[in-house]
Amino acid sequence: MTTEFPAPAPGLRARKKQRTRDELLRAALELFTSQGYEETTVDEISEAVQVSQRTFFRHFSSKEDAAFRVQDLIESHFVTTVSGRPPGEAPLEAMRRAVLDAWNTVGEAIEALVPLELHMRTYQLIESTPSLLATHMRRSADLEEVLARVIAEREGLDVDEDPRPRLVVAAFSGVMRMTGRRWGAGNEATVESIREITAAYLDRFESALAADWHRG
Amino acid sequence: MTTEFPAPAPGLRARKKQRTRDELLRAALELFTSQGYEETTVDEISEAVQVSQRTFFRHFSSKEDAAFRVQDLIESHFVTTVSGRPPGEAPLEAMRRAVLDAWNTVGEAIEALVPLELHMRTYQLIESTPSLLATHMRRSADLEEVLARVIAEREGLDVDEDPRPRLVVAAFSGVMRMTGRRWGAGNEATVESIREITAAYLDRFESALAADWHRG
DNA sequence: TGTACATCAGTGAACGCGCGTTCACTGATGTAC
DNA sequence: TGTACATCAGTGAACGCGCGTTCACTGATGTAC
Repeated sequence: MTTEFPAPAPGLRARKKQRTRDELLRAALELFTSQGYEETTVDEISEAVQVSQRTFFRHFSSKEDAAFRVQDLIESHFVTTVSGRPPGEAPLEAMRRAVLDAWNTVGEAIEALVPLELHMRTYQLIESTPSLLATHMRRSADLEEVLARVIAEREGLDVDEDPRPRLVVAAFSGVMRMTGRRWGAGNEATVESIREITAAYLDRFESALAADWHRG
Repeated sequence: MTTEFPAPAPGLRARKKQRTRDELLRAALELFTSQGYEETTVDEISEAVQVSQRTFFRHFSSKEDAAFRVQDLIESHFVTTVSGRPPGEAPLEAMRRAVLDAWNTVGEAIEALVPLELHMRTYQLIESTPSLLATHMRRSADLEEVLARVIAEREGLDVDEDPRPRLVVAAFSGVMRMTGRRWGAGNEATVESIREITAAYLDRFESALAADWHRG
């Protein structure tokens, strides 16, 4: 964050630019979710906003970039939340609380970009479109590396010396991806339902790793 | 497996077909690993085997299909190995032993398709090529679903009723993907080294989930 | 063993497609004086 | 307040590219009798 206070008021030109970007993003997500990602061409998106295809690529480096713009926001929100957990918490506990917390607070930030409901439908689309799911998972691998470093720092460890930060993050992320997938397989496209599934899965996580499932 | 004994001896035509397929696969992997996946066109692969592009697509549904052909084999080998673990073992333990076991025995099966060393280089390529890594991870999500069902069956559970099979598989797979990534980041492209990393990470897995890292 | 027919791997050339890039440009907005 | 110049979002048209598909075909291999 190198932002200054007070933030420089954006001029008319900058606001126009932002408006075009917002309109493109929204049109893209509307088209993706209503007719499918592969079925939507960049030309269609541009046309919906009355702008040239060239302009689309000025704002988004690729068609996928548009599909993941909101995810970018959510992921950095989550990382920030984890960083902010009190240092006394164990790594797993800190991540658990951070993810539940993040789902409570991220809605507002999303709304600044697109309607929350549109994003939730987009997330479902990502989970059900092979090429988007693939990219989503690769991105989550990148996120894991960031998280591992955050956890290592909290614990005062070197991420390349001690495997535990990466390990706990890998296991946690595995469970998070699973909740995303299970949520996407259902048809309750709401923040509440994904938060619910997340909480339920995290509650049973430790017991799932126990040696004996048929006792206790 | 619906194969019959004795397996029907393939005729000359079938053997020729198989040979073309083998040559295409090998040429593809050689080209991918030596000059990069994106940098290799299907035309180049076909040309290397003196065959028309049309013939390539008769054997492989896509360029990616060729890149993952050996992975298909390895994954089904692993699933089989998990299925074969004694029912007394706890889920996590069964998967842990299966994966280490699988790395010991899968080499021979791979050699039937391509030289082992070529496959290991291909695996490193997958880990370091964004589009291939993305597909690799999506595939591993599919594998997780299969594994969860295997584990559920071992324990006599319904995978849609009890979240634990999917949870333990998600955590385990998360760790496996992490080992693959760490292995790919190094430069020891051997089965021994990946088996070593896998063993080391699995050994520290439970301690990484512990509440307090700074005691014991 | 020979003949007639069926199968099917491989041919070769052409094509559709949409992503992302390139180019020289226009005109509104911003800034310096 | 006005003039001159700089910036930069957006234009529009054209293109390169390689994947994967389509077509009607050839000729070797397999099979029936």
